Amino acid sequence: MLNQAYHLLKESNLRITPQRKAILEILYNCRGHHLEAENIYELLTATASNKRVGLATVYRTMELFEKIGIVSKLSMENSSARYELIMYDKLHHHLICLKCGQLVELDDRIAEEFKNRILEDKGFEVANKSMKIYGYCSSCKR
Amino acid sequence: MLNQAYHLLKESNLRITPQRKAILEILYNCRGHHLEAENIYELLTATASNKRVGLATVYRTMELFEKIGIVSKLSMENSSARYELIMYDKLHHHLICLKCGQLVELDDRIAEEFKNRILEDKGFEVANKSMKIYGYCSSCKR
DNA sequence: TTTATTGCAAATACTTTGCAATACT
DNA sequence: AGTATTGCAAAGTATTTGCAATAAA
Repeated sequence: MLNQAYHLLKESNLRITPQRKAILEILYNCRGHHLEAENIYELLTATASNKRVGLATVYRTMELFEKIGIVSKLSMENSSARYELIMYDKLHHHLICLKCGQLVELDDRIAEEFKNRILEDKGFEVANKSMKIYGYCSSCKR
Repeated sequence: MLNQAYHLLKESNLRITPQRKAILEILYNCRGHHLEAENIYELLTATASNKRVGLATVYRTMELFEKIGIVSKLSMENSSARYELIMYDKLHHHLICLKCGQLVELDDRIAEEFKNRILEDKGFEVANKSMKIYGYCSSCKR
């Protein structure tokens, strides 16, 4: 899993630094969660084994990881963006609860169907993992 | 159309100020477009007939208008939010082109169908006018 | 008159950038 | 050795807020 990431870095002449390793590890350990840059930063400094890593480095690294396709970024309406390691078996879209902020993953089959309908109708090609659908989750809706 | 807005303001004990009138007029004249606060601000100062209106007032007014339901806010990934007057015959969702930034309106019937599928599947209730779907418009996709 | 609203400037929140120092390869 | 990367602090962008002045009701 992480080996693939190292491979992708090398392929692009990007260096494997302790910071990048540490961030990758955090992303992997938190897979399934959606972390803010700040969260990653805190986890980095909490880990005694690591020397100080700057928040700017976290942002730079996330941008880089997004670019080489190992992380997906989820921009939120009213708070910081969240990041997650892309698991290649699962390129999901998200349902976001306006009340509690919970992220629910949208069923891939439903998404696929919808994307095709849009493509037919408007010739618009929906990007992968990009849909963010706001509303109320089953516990928060009245 | 705008009378209804005035009515809603009065109903909530909110005052009808020249600034609010001017902003409403701009929104109405630009209906169909999606304006940034900055755009509205520029249009306000361009109109010779109006005295200076602060950008903060534009933001405050948009927040207010959104709250009383006459404006819908569209938060963008990498730029300022855009606002538009809600036309009650048309509560649409949006397709946003990642390349050129163009906003395309999503067909209501397709949206409705999709919302129902999500509700069935996850019990998640999609909010009105809230879907922002990123991808590539017919001219930008390769 | 009373209190909502305004403009301005300062503050905030999140993210990006310049730069000299550091460390991969 | 050569250059990508880092940390830090400063800058940037979009938006919000405090406050005294103004104006709608």
